[in-house]
Amino acid sequence: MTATMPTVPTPSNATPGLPDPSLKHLRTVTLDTPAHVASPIDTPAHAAAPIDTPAAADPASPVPIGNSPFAHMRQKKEYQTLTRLFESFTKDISKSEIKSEKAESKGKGRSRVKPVVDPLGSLFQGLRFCIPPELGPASKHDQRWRIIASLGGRVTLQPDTAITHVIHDRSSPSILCQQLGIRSLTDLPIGCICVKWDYVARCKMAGTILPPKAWLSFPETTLTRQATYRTTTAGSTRVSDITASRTSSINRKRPETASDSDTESSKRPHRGPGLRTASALLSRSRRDRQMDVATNHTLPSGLGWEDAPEGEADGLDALISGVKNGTASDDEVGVPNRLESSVGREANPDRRGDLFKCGQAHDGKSGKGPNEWLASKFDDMHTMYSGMKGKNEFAIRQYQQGRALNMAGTTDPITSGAQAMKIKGIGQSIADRIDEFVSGTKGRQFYENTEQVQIIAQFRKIYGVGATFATELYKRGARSIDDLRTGEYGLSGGQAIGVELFDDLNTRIPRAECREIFDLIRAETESIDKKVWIEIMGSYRRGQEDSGDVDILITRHPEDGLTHAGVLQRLVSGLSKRGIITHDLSIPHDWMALEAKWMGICRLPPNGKYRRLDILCIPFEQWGAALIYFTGNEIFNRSMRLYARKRGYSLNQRGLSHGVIRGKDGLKFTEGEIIASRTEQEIFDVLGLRWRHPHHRRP
DNA sequence: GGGCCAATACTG
DNA sequence: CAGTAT
DNA sequence: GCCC
Repeated sequence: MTATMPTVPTPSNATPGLPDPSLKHLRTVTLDTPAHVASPIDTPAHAAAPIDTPAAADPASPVPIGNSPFAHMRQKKEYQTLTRLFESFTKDISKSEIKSEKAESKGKGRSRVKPVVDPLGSLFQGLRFCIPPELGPASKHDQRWRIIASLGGRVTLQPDTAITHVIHDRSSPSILCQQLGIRSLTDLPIGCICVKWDYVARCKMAGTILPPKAWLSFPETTLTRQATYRTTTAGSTRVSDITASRTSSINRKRPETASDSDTESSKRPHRGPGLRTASALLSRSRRDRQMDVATNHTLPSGLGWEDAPEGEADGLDALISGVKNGTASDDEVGVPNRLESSVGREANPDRRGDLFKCGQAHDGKSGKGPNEWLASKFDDMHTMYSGMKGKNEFAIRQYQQGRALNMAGTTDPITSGAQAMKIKGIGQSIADRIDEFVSGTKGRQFYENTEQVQIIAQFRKIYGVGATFATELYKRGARSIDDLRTGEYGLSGGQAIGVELFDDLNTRIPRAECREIFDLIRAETESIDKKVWIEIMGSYRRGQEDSGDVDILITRHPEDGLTHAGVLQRLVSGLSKRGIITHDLSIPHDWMALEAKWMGICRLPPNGKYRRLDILCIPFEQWGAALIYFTGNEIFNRSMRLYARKRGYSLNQRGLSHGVIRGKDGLKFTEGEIIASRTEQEIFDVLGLRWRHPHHRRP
């Protein structure tokens, strides 16, 4: 994460950064030093001849130089002292956590390794304090860290997207920024507040989380990040939100990785004085940017994770929600997902959502916005239309925009179509539908959602059945999935499997099960070749609670002249033998190719549900592009490609190309040449976009 | 009115 | 090639 | 269907 920390111990083989399953009991331990960042993985270093990208050349593009919170510390000695101290601190913490976990599991009382560190204190549970390093007695720091830890809080030396508080006593934004290694306080995550140490002390004394107002580091007005203060002082503070929600998410620990923070807030034009020369800093930051992040297996929770930091919207955000023109100038204006409605938040038609039990979890997406009910109605409409043949595909897609009604940032309940039209992507037609929904009158959805439509929509859920064949089936007289089991409808192999396993395949896969499946496959893969990189992709990598399928990506560093060619075949046959893979849906053209795809069905032995499984092999140089591609989500990918195209690039599964020339019909005239593909970071950089944590790659 | 992401793989 | 999939 |  940060440039100046000790080298990240990256395993040199397998997939670096993935927790060793055998260390299960350790996985919950949180260590906040960069040395223990959950999973940064080295990327193809051999191919790392730094391409001189436009991003680096163009002064308007961000030049991440890494946030070194130690940049201001001129004395190397002090830096070392502090980091050493912090490491020993985190070690103590983890020890005491393990201890206490054991104690708890044995049913014995609480035990303490060190009296000063009582992780069972819960006052600050879920809070994360950034204490920027300062010159001066290290003992003071140590003391503060332990106090926070004793109250159940987390401590970091450097800012990340998950911090909730920054401790700062000097009332100087510029000094603080320097200490944090950020450009402005705007770079801090939404909802993070800067408070004086005294605030912590007072909270401890009071035994409760106090309103921070009296202990803010800066007067509210001085702040560049207005939102910070607004959200924290007005109405319910985020802090109290955490406090309130604590019970519900009690066993979801904060993820230890904040490895996205460096990249997310690293747009920084200035180069602070530091231990290194500017050029050293730069090259170091380049190295940082060569890092990628493996999947976080710990679910995100807490501040900074629930929502993408909106303050850091870039051109891509604009595209994501609007699919609009992403020119640099209208980027800032172009992110008004938030309604500036003045409508009161009392009586809204959402109430009826309860009657329809729409709020209930069915797809794992918690409807946290105020418009979940409406949004789900548009999900329905989208499903409905996507089964219909002859409808304009793009028109259908627009209904997905209904999701925008409930996106983060849309804070007010929508009570009318006119109100919703302020959101980009919502036009007259959608607005009319909204009015129909909120008024309860029978509208298009009511009349068009006939039995036929519903049945066809049902057929469409069968793997291998699209709108065309679903319609055909209906025409032939089929009315239910069971009808199709009679075998008189001429199903293809894949479709037959889709029908046979219909129920299982249409059941979401809990995250834990994805993980188990992945662990099995990874173990099998490593028994074939320990040096293969294997990663789980898709919605799992985006941090979702459940997934529709399991996507696995495989490659191998060719440093020793070997490749992963042939691994796929051995893998699939091995897993088949073990009964983990049960069906093939499609097999690769060439099993020995570096680029190969297998699709099929697997299950956890002996009697797990049947699950869709995709295993993809890709050439090593394409790792980054493939990560982006297979991580998605779909909207994100579309947006990013559109964005790339508008700047004269072309992005696909294999890489980012420059110099692609298209005819009017959109057909490629020339292939262009791939200029970035090894790491995600590279690709984002060339496009001048901040790298996004997978968890934030959703609309 | 034209464009809306991209490119390829497999099945039958 | 059309359809479906990624 | 929506946005230029």
